[in-house]
Amino acid sequence: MAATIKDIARRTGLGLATISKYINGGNVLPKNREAIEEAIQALDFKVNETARNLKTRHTGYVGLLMPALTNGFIMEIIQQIQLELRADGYGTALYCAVPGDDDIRRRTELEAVDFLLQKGVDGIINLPQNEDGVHLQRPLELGIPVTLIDKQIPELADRVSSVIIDNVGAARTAADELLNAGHRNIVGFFHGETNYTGRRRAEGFVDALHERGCPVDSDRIVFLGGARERTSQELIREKLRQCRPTAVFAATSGLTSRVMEALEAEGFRVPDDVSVVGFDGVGTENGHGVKLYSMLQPTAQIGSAAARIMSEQLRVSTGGGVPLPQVRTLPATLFVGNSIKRV
Amino acid sequence: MAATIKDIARRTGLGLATISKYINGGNVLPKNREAIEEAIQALDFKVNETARNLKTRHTGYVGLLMPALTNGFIMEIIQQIQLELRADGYGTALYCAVPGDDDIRRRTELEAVDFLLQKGVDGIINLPQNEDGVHLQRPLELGIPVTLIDKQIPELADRVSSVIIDNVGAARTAADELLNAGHRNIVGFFHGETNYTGRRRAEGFVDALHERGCPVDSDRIVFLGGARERTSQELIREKLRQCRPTAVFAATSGLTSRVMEALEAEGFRVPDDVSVVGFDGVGTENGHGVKLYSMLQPTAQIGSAAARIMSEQLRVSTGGGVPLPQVRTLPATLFVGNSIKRV
DNA sequence: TTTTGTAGACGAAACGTTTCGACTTGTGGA
DNA sequence: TCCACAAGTCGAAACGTTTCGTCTACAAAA
Repeated sequence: MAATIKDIARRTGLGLATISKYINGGNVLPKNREAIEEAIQALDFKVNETARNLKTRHTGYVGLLMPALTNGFIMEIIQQIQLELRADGYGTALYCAVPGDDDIRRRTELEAVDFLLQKGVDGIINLPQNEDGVHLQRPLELGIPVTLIDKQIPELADRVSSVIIDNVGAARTAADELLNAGHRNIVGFFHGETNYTGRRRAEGFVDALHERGCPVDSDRIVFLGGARERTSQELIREKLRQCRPTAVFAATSGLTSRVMEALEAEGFRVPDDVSVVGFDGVGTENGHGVKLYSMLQPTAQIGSAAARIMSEQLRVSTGGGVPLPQVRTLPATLFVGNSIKRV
Repeated sequence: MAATIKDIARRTGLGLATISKYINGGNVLPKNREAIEEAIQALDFKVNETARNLKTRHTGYVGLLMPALTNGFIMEIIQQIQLELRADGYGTALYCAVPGDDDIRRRTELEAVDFLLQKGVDGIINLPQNEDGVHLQRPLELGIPVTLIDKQIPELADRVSSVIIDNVGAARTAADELLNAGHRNIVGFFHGETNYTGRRRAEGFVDALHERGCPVDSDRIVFLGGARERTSQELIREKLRQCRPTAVFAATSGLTSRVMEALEAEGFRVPDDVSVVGFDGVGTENGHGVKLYSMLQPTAQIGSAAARIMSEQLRVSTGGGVPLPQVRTLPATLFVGNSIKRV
């Protein structure tokens, strides 16, 4: 059906090896080059990637292993990654986990890796759920490069690259903003004590309080673990009733939504009763009314960096060079809304 | 390195053909079956998909060709599609176009198809930008099944399946809701006169007005073509000043955001000055204040239907059966907010 | 016992590349 | 004129499957 390298060879009278060499950018005599190009045109030849893959043991796909597509943050990163991978000729094999609690997400991530491995991806870009990196053992054994997004895995620090944001700094900025406005009764909501970003952001939050000599009350550092939405909603409201904060910081897009719901349910008005800083741009675009202060992650840059690191690792694993694991830390920026009131 | 079918053959003393047959679900003698299973376990054999693909001329990937990931609607559909394709053993090769005006989007869609074809996808699920379907000619010639989302392409009606929502009905529902509240001065904003969904939704909108004997003023049916965001924002504001509507319908998620911005900029309060029905859930989740009425598309069902139709078409193109192009129409539902005021 | 039928096993040839080692050609230096 | 060498070319053997046609072995029918 479709023309093969053999057809080109026949038509030009050249050998297979020569055609192959030309296709892969090798040197051929000018007159042969012309003949080959003519034949390729005439026969509408396209190299059969599958056959090539069989020989080269590559597939030209990078697996993109992500949690469920539940927020704009992930979406923008995916958009950028597939864009840049494509520019390097790679396809993007998307694997988004099912939504669910932490435990489910961790388990499905293991299946995910199996699936991608079976499909034969050349590399994996991953926003990990298993923070110990168990799911990455096999790919690494097989020599498949892995790039992490959003989190670092200490156990794997010498073998995988990471693209993260300055979580400590981001939380610190958020807290500072509230402290500067005179708030002292601030509650911070964080995602999971066992969660990398959760911990780091809490760390930054506490740092900021300390620096300002604001007493740190462990009651006001709230970790919403792998709890179900229903339950965590309850916990937030309880905490609000208990502390009656004048300001809150929500360290996650999901938490921002839930905190806003809880505030409304408890009758807090923003910013009159309580000032708010959220995350990832949730609530910054209300046509009317309150626009939340928010810590924005540079999604395009994150995706871009991840794709570039992956490309590099793939080039390395084909050719020479040293595959140093890199850690790329990018700053978050503060979106200035109108959800903070001076006191 | 990794075990191959040959290793299994050697270990069991059986022929290659027998192993292959077993792997593909054929019948083998019980004692052989056991031997093979033992060997597979022992050698940790995994079939090499690439080699298989070379023979079978399939890749096990479905191309998912989408516009830029700019809204939750697309995101949820993608999530569902990749989930269900995976359940059938297919990988999802994601291709999201770059954002841009209509013209750019159309052009990049052509490149997109080339890319996916070169990667050798077995089928393409597409939310089309080229409404005449030019970009799908080649895949169809090559016998690669195509399933459309969100739009139909009349020229290709006998060759591709579509999963759409009842756009006419959705717009009618929205309009009815406003009419029922007593509004007569209603402006509808639609996306592009050359745009399938835009036209259908306008149609439903007009129908509803007609049915209620509400005079239809072409000034109040506004199509925002391929215009840039900046410009369309200007047009919306101008239209608001000119018509001073008591109600507006925004027939798209993007338009909903822009209309809300424009309303705010022009000093309209919702719902006191103007009632609003939007689309795709934009503005339905504000923690505080207005929750927009919105027409919600059943994203999970759309994705699910598209994946299932694709699977079916792929099974057909391998085995027997009739590949009738199907059109699946799903209903949109009304989200009840508080953005409508009776007059 | 012979014949017929059938389920299962088998070897070999593909699928379309890449790559290795050997071969050819032409150039410049001795 | 001859030799050495580099640049290009070539055929053949892989890569790991699937599949076709043939063959074997055994059971049932005659």
